[in-house]
Amino acid sequence: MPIEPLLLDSPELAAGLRAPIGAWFAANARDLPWRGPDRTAWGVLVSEVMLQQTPVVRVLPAWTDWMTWWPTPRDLAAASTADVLRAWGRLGYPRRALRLQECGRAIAELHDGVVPCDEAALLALPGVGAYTAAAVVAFAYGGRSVVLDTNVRRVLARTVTGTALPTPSLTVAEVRSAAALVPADPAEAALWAASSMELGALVCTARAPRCEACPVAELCAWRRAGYPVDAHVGRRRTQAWAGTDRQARGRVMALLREALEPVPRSAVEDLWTDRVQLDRCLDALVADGLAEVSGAEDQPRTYRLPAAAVS
DNA sequence: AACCCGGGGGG
DNA sequence: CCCCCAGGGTT
Repeated sequence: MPIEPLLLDSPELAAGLRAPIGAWFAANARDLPWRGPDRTAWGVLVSEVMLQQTPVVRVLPAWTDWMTWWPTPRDLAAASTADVLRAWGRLGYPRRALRLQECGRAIAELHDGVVPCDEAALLALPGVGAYTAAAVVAFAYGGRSVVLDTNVRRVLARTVTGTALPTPSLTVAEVRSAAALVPADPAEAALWAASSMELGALVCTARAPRCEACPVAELCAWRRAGYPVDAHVGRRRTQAWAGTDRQARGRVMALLREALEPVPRSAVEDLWTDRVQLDRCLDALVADGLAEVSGAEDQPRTYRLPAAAVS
């Protein structure tokens, strides 16, 4: 039996991937709290925002606490922003926490406290982009959408395109190709979204893929081609960390989160030697709504987390 | 399209 | 020590 070349966007390829990956998912899916029969759309949305650039293992405890304190969008809308930022903890990118609270307010005011099931309405919410909107449609409501995160992109790059990794940025052609693989039936589409993403997270990993455990290893274009190396190797420059504004901001936020009283400027200055950079970061944090300054011109300034919501 | 935005864990 | 992680917003 000769090996047939894989045809992009072909129904045969779609079915060949979907059935085995769906079956694999049924047996191997992680038991995550935002899945499960008692899940809420709000819980799914919260998990998706937290999972933007933060690994599952770190999200788990934060999500559990968060849902205990603010089980509905209205609960979060009414919360103190300082409490929200403290609950966010060290998940990183704390502006996501602000957007999530704004999102809770928008849902309360515009959608009667109910997370929308319409993708366009979701996309209009603060902090919700193309991925998160599609994910809520699929995972919260079992609807049909094109869920294309870093995991799915990698799975498709390997199985369909035959490259080790997807391109650094999402392309229009890639979205179209992924959309063509999504089954018409909403329930099957939702299963495809969940299973292809889970395969990328557990088996078809970026660093050391476990092809021996992959349900579609025999179909995989990358494997068939002999695992060619990434075309973009060496071109992916990792973001600097030491000495950056992001590190400085992170230190300030960590200090403010742990403080029970407004922090005197002297304590903030102890965090960072470059005074110009520190002031730039403090101004930016205030402008972002992540910090507040108090104290008159002739008095020592203090810094703290925002007590109330921004606007 | 390019850049900015945290933080930590695993190879 | 490098790389990656269920991205989004701004310019």
